[in-house]
Parts: sequence; C-alpha cells; structure tokens
Amino acid sequence: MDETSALTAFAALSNESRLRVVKALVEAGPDGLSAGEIAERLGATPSRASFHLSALADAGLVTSTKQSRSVRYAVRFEAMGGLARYLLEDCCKGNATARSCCG
Amino acid sequence: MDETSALTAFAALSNESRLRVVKALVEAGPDGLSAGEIAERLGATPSRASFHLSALADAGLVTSTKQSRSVRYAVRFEAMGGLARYLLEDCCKGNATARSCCG
DNA sequence: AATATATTTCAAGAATCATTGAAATGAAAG
DNA sequence: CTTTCATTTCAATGATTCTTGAAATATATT
Repeated sequence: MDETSALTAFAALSNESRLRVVKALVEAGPDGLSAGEIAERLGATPSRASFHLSALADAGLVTSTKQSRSVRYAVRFEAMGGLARYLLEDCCKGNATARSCCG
Repeated sequence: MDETSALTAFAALSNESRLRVVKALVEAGPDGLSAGEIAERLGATPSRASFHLSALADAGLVTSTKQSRSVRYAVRFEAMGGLARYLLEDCCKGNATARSCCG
C-alpha cells in the first residue's frame, strides 16, 4: 500500500454512508450483498449507492462481481488490513503504543 | 473510539498535507514540531498549516501545547492505534485476514 | 510603550464531493 | 423482440473543503 492508495482509502472511509456499507458487507460475509440490497439498507437511491460503491471499489476496499443481472459487492479484508498496516507501520513507524491495538 | 470519531479521523488522514504532517511528527519524536516548523516543511503558509493542524487536533490525532510564543504539535499514538483498532475490530469484526497486518 | 515574532481567525473564491432524477446499458423473462 | 429488472452514467445543483491574504491575538524583546 503506497501513500496515494492510503489517501484514497482514508477518503473512502471518511463518509458515513460508505462506512456503513463496509460494515454491512462485513456482517454479510464472503458472499457480500448486491447493489440493490445495499441501497435498501442505506435508504439511498440506486444512483447514490452506486456512487459510494464506486468510491469503495476504486479504493480497493471492496470487490464487485456481476451475477446475472445484479452486482454483488464484498469487502476485501486484505485491503482493510493493508490500511491498518499502513497506519501502524508506515505512519507510526511501528510505535509500540500504536501497535498495542493489535492486542 | 466511536463511529463519529472514526469518521473525523479518516477525514483528517485523507488529505496529503495532513498525512505528511503526521509522518513528520512521528519522525520528530515525543517533542514534536512547532506550527512554524511544520508550515516550513509543508511549504505552506502559516494560515494553511494552522488550518490542517486544527483538523488533526479536532480529530484527536495530535496534541498542541503552547510554549512561550510558539505552539508545539505532537502525534497521539494511542489515537492512531485506536483508529487501527476501530478498522480491525469494529469494522472487520476481528477478521483474521485483516488482522494479519498485526503480524 | 513600541516593535518583532508566532500563530490563529476570518472572509472570499476555487476546487472537490455528494445528492438528485433522468437517461443509458445490459441481462433475463414473457 | 418487447418488456421488466438491476445497475450505472450523466448533468445539474447544493454542500463541504481547501487555499489565500489580510487582520487579529498573544507573547517576547528593545
């Protein structure tokens, strides 16, 4: 994860709708959710959900796979962990206090 | 760390100038840097540096302490770790792939 | 007291981001 | 092949964020 990717990922997670999407996808498990299901849970228009899903996908935090006529989204845990690693190692240089979050 | 604080922290870190400030403060160690030194490293006007420093302080990611006529800023490692923890535990529910960043 | 230094605050404008609804795309069903 | 369903794209508008320079604040020095 380089600085540019980290900036994009932080920006993606700095929006309430998008953070809620990520949490819903984590809850949903490996099969994830379709764009429509996500829009419904968000109480958002399809267009609005699609906008936020694109931001998350561009940041590499979710995958999208087309299945017949719907699109399923799932969280990319390795990207989430990669961002946490960036925070702890690249930003904080492995500082012990910061790393205590790894418990 | 609640969701609102996490959103503010992600927003704070989603800006290149502010991410550079955090890295500079980590490099600088416990004594941190003055607002003027930070502005200089950033190649930014004092006003612009102050704007970004306020965002980082509001997010709880840095502390500011007035020392005679300058203001010293330092990184709050527990807040950085708290954000990483939020990412791994609250968002990812402790998922093992995400947590592998703790290596 | 007057001046210099360090920083913040403020107002204005530029740039970016988010929401909306309509139109476009594409895949399935009748 | 037309219609329906799921999603994305687009253009317009509104909202937020960023930058700039000037003015304000506060502390130190002469």
